[in-house]
Amino acid sequence: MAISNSNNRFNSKLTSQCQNCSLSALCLPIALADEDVNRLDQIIERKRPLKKGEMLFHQGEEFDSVFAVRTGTLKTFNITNSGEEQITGFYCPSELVGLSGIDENHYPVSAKALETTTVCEIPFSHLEQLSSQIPSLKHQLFRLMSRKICDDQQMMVLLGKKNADEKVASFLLNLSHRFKKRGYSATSFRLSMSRGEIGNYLGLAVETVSRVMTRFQKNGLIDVDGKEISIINLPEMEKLVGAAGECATIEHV
Amino acid sequence: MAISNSNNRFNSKLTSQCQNCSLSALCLPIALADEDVNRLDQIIERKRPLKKGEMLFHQGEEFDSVFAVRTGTLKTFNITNSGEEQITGFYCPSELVGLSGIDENHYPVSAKALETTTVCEIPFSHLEQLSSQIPSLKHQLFRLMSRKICDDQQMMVLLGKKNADEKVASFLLNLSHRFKKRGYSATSFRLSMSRGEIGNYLGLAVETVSRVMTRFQKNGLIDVDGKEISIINLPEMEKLVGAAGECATIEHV
DNA sequence: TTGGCTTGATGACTTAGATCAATTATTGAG
DNA sequence: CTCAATAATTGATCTAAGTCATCAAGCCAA
Repeated sequence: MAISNSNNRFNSKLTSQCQNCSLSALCLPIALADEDVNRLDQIIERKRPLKKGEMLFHQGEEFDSVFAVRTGTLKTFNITNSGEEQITGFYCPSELVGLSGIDENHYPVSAKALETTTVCEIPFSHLEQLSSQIPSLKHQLFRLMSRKICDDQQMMVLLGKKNADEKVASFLLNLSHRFKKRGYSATSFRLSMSRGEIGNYLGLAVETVSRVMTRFQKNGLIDVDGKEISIINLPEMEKLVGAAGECATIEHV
Repeated sequence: MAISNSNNRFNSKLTSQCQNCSLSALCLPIALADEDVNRLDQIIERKRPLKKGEMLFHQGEEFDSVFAVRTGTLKTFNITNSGEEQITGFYCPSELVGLSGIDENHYPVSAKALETTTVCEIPFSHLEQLSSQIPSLKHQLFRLMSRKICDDQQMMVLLGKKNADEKVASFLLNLSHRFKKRGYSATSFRLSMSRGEIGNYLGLAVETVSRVMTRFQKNGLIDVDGKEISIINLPEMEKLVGAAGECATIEHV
């Protein structure tokens, strides 16, 4: 747990990297002056990689940082009163985890690595201070939180109104969009989560996820090989999902 | 639509009221210096009341303000591709609507009054500027957005994992908490939304909402008289819901 | 390489909640 | 106040998806 490096960074080679990080355009999609990126960079701690199954933080723990995923994938989840896990989100590189902890100063969810995962730790109090000095950073933070609200509400629509086919199709297309945004193939990718985790997230039984995917494959919509997914008929998939798999129906950049 | 009053306020008697507003402790639950409250007050516009059914803003419209509900109730909703309405939230006095518009600079949802409703309009650009000068206001904003994320995720759990009884019970207790927080009875209140709207919000058919409420009444959990609800057996209701009807399982104040 | 363990696929059956249909309350416009 | 329109309740089916059970396929440890 303790990071041996005295300056509290995982590896000195990893310091001062926001400038070079291929994710910064997503993680910081704003024109920060070099000097400002540097200041942000100063407060960020790169942590040692988490192994599959390791926890980043636990539900109820005191909140002090948000985390940007650099590589790998995380899931966040609640343990419900009946003891079952409810997954509330999956986090891919460039995405920020932990924002829900700000309000109560405790994380309301746990975060666990689905595979070997590295994150940048951003102490929130520092980030908040810095945001006072860099208005564009503050605005970026508001935007990120607003987007999260937006995305979660789309998820609410999905859970409340969509049937199993639409849920699975939405899920796959949502991942596709996220891969594409990071410069990967939008049509061919590997699922880092199990069928069980997909079902849990989508409010479906494992068997249903499995059946839907099999049927999608039979109908030539996708090709499934274990965790490897290829989207064969993207237009048809999009038709299935209906309009907005993303936050707004209108695309603004 | 246009506000006749030249200073763009509904009524001069309504200006400079944050200090007096009974909601400010909820709307601004922070120790703002008098002077700071004044500055916030300056940027707020009190609008003329909305009549039942009137829109506050439309999905797709340009975002420029968030709104604090003063009296009445609002709902926010999406129109899905298939043309049906999906309600994403209900907003009671002291609650803030419109935060999801920050990201894309357009409201991703529409907001409509469920009854005669008054709101304070808070131009976001001003609020953001002001938040640079008043750190506690900035922090409060982060907290509000974080809480919204938290609440929405609880809603996702509700939609994904709960059965009809649990959904309806959660909904009623959630309202109960919100009324209580504003100093009203936690056990006796009037629903400003129709059964149809409740069902839409909870991912249930109207008939199911109706049946569940009837059954709750038969079992002595609640008393229903049209839109008037009394919670008779609060402990049993809470048991039904399970643990967290609120954001975190742990209550911090 | 084997054998235990987890994950995924598939079939048979059950069920919670949707849908359809009919009836009774409420509401509100004139 | 009256009557049409709308909302809510209630009952009778129907169905999408859950549950249970079994089997196949990876996958790692020894």
